[in-house]
Amino acid sequence: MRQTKLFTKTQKEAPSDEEALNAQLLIRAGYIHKEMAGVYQLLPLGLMVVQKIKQIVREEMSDLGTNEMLATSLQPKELWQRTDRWDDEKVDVWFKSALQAGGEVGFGWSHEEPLANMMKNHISSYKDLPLGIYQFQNKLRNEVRAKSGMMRGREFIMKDAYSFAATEEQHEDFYTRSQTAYMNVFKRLGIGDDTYMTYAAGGAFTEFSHEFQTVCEAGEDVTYINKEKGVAINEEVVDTADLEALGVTKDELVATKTAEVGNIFNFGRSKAEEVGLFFKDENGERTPVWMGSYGIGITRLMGVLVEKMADEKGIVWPESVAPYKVHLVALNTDDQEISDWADGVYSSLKDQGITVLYDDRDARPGEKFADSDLLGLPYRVVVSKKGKEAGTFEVVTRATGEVRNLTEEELYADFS
RNA sequence: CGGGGUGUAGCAUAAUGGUAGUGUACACGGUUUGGGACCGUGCGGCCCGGGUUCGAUUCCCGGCUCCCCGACCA
Repeated sequence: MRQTKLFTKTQKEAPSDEEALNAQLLIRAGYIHKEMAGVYQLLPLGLMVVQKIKQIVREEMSDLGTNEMLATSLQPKELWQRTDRWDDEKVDVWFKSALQAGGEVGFGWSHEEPLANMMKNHISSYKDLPLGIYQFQNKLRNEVRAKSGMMRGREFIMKDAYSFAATEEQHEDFYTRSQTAYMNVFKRLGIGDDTYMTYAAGGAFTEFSHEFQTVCEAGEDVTYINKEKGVAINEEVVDTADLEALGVTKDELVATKTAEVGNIFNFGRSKAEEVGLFFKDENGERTPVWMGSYGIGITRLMGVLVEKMADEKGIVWPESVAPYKVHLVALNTDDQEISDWADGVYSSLKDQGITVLYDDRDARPGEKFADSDLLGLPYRVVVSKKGKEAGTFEVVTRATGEVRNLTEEELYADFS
């Protein structure tokens, strides 16, 4: 991608109505646009980051043997009334709207009811189980207070998955494997070491659940962590009985600010019973399905990655989610020879399957470097008159600041 | 939802009861060219509704917006 073809522009100053670092940097660098409190549009670069995160999640979910689908945002009132969760007293984040034709619809803040209901058309025998489905959805939640940029919004992208099983063994097998899949996702995003599966209090329909909490100053939660033993507990359930079961004492745990990047819930069979999702077992017995639900906050992860990895110069993306691997920065472009050379390097890198953002703008070096740091792509390759004379490129690793001067051959070898 | 703040140009800011200045961005010209360089010219603005007043961006009332703290977070 040539930067002259990129419509977004960087800003030197952060907007005064954003205090959160993630929003400040993402807006300054042109990854997102704030539409209203807690609602951000994804600009081209921001969308690419989200697609990268989604792809990692998709691969891990696929390994679990689940199918991707896409549910609707509009949801029928009647379905939620059946499980007694339409009432604003019961669920306080509903967005609702009247239908002109009469009646009301809700905007999806979660999808377990509709998808469990849908599955009545597809699950009728134990032979149909176990199975899992997942999707990437814009969740709409009428939060009383949106805050912290991408961390808590009213509209955000979430991966949600639902498992359906015939037996407790099948159910637990999926639940356990999903824990591994989740940790794989966080490892690939570069936050594996800082992400803990915590024991948390259950939601309205669960006996127990787990949260995935990433150490992050900008997070909203406090998690009690023992790094050595790898134990982490949500604040709300720290009591002596729990601690004993986990083999830790209270003073071995350190209260740490964290952000919840994922969660998994065990519904047992209660959800299916409520919704009316039954199957026939081997004996022809009508039996409720075991269900679980599994979420990962995609756009929140984008915010967490910025919060954790950015430095004073700007964003630092892990290579796994960076919109491009290489930022090719051409200096002295008024010199036709340099400009042609840079064009050639751009083509060659692309030919080798390396994703590259090419700063072909007619701008001064200082501005280009500042923008490059702000954008946070993993490697910066500088093409300049100076380099031309020496026959090398300056290659800077964004995360470490390491500078290397490589010849064209070394450059291609390095990235291949 | 309780509390505290905020609102002036695309962005960041200043002053003011007599219609607003600066930086940046943008346009044009010139000097520059390895860390947001400089000079000149130009375009562009007072959240909304009421009230007080000869006159309101400014003062008063109401609303809305956005931010922060708390509560909430399936």
